[in-house]
Amino acid sequence: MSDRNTDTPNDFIRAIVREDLTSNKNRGRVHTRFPPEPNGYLHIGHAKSINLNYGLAREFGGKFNLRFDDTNPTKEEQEYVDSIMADVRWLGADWEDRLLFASDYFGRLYEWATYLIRDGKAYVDDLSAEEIRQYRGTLTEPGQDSPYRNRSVEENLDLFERMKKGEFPDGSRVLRAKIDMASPNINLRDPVMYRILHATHHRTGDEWCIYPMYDWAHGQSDAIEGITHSICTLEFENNRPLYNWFLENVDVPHYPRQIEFARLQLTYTVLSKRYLQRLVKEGYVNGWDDPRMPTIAGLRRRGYTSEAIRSFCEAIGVAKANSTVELAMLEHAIRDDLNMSAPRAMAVLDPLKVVIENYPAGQVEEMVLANHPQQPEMGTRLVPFSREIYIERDDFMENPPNKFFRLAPGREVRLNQAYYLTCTGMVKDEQGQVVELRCTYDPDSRGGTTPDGRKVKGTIHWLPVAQSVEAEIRLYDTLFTKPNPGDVGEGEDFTANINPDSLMVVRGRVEPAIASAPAGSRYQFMRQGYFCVDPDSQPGRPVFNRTVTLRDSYKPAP
RNA sequence: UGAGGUGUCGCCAAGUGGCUAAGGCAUCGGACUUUGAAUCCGACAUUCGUAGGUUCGAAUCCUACCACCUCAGCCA
Repeated sequence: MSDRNTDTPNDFIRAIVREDLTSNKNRGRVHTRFPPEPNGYLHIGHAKSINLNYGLAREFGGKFNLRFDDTNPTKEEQEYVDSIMADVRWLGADWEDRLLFASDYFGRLYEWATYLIRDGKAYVDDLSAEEIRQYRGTLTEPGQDSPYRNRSVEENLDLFERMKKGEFPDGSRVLRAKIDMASPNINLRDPVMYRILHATHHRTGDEWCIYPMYDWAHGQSDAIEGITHSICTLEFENNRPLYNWFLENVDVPHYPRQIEFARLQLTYTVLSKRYLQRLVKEGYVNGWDDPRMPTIAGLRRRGYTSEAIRSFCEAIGVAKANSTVELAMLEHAIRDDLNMSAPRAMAVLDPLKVVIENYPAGQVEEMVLANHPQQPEMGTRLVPFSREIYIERDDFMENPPNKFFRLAPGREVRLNQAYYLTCTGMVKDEQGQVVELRCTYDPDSRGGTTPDGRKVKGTIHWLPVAQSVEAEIRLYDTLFTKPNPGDVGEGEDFTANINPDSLMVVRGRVEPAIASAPAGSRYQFMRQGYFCVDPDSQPGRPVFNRTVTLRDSYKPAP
């Protein structure tokens, strides 16, 4: 494991927390939360936030809440809360007994809203959505007061209660905070606190027909839960004054502090819920857990470990500058983890048959192969060796360039942990394609060394023809062809950059020893990459997902 | 162009006035190698958006400018 994992993360948020601790700001408490809206699956960007929030709680002896920000019943579903819980848990964040929902606070929020009305700080507005927009002004011009802004407290109270009772149709009225229509910060121009929505909520059912807006619900929920550091992304910076206004104008039990950090952006991928939603709904991928998706579910199915995701999150850091992390960083994290933990195996993706002419027909030797070259404690396994074997088509060239270390006519290579092999001839089909190789082996090279100590430059992988097992192997490439999928021409959107070759399905062969491995098992297929058994596997017909290729420093001669 | 933010190596990112501007990823050399993997060694910002200023001394302080991001949902 790399040493960065043992380093204590250091960033501006941890600096703030440390200061608060030394000044005893929250009586030494640290309490964070992860507040997803259950309207989609979690992705790698959420993992950054979860890792930050949970990491903070763990490092400073604090607590971490999982709170669903479920204030918009028209977009939220139980399926999403289930998947989010599973993903947060898989990532290793523990909310203990604090599984919470903003909808649990609807009653309290309602009471606080009536308090604001009584205090002359909120009013019911009859303007339409369109009118409200017009009255709001623009970025450079102040807004105008709504004609309903100065209703009496009694009328406001009555109207608000009737809104709650469901007497008015959707969109007919809203409750607004009375702040300042001329504020240079548009969020403060009498923001909407409640809208009427005759919709069934996934938890509260039809109990409510008014629902609080994010700005109103979020800070108050933080206050109720005793959150000390309410961490969100940069786009909420402009909302912070409003977050604070709501806390200052009702009698809250606690004052949380909102801190914003830059959300994750990754090359060759999109990380907006709306785009991910489209990829799923429009069939560009096969569901939220498609291994090409940057969702937690997709990464998991692809073969990523939560440990790798965690170490990636630590490697990228936390800051306020917008930035785009190279995909190579994520790939490094999973290679780094799997290099240590994944047992090695051999698989041939594109088989080329080899007949070893001096090997006795009918003879089978059980070769003993190490499961990990650097970790003998990972044990060994048996792979049968016989007269007919498969090698990778790529590992043979009829006319190789001089730096090609693999098999070619007259050249000798080592079959991984088996024998030295020399190519003596080729069999071609009518099209001139090589369909079979004729070779000889050196009986004195068993295990991969010879008494004369001669060197071979190349070692290739192999599989016995009879005992190897056919497998479906899914080779993934990036879902987009450009580092920035949003880099499109006029009238195009990100789908124009979808990579038509992001999934290549291949019928290859694997060792008998791994043919029935359970879904989720991870291996390094030697010289090729890390692979993971997919849940689509059937007994005797395994399906493997390529998690990531191995690094490859081989460069064909110019 | 109102307000709020951000600008340190190809990509992340430390650095909060004083040794030669951390570290990771990537890249490029070389060693080792029964994975062209891993591992190991080495190279990789006289310069911190730009221009001025303060100071014995500035990426760090001041001034001006430039670039980029966010905000005009009854989304979050």
